[in-house]
Amino acid sequence: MNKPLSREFYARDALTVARALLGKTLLHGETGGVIVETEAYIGPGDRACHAWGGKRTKRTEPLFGESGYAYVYLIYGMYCCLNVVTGGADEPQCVLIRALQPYLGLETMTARRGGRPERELCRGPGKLCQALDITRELNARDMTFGDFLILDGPGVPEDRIAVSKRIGIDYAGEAKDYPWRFFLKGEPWVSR
DNA sequence: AAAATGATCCTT
DNA sequence: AGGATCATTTTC
Repeated sequence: MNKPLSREFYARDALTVARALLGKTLLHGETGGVIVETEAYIGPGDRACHAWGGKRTKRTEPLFGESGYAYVYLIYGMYCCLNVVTGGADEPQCVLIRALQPYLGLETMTARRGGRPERELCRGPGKLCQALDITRELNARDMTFGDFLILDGPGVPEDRIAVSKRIGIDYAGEAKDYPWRFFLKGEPWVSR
């Protein structure tokens, strides 16, 4: 039960994995938390996905590899976002980790986040990367073993999962309204 | 070579 | 509501 999630877990479509990741524990070194919010980016047909239209560049390269690897990129010149690659090789899709319930290494994470209150430590994709010290050095890293991974755990009952549009993708035309964001109902740790 | 663009966060 | 800040991508 307390093992890293396997390659097989990730080798499914992004929508399935996005739901299944809720309630699992993301770890990096001595810090970590329980995943409470995710978004699916399902591949070439998804206008909000970095691999929209099959766009394959140096940055998006990890998306085209095997599942279970990290895709970490810099956004707005200041913050990192963490995704896990899903699906099969040459199926460029992924799940964005958007929020955690802080759990392990609270003092360390608080320090990295400038002394902000616990509720604000991991409440957003850029914040959680800051709290867990997830940088581009971890891009393309295999997350099925080592000190940067997601632990298995009991699933979350269907009725605790809420669904909404994805956030911050107004440029994506019709895709901006697709209900591909998943989060745990009533959790204070979920982003705005 | 230069310009545009962000899957964000923080402060007014 | 606006500014920070810069790697990556696109355009000239």
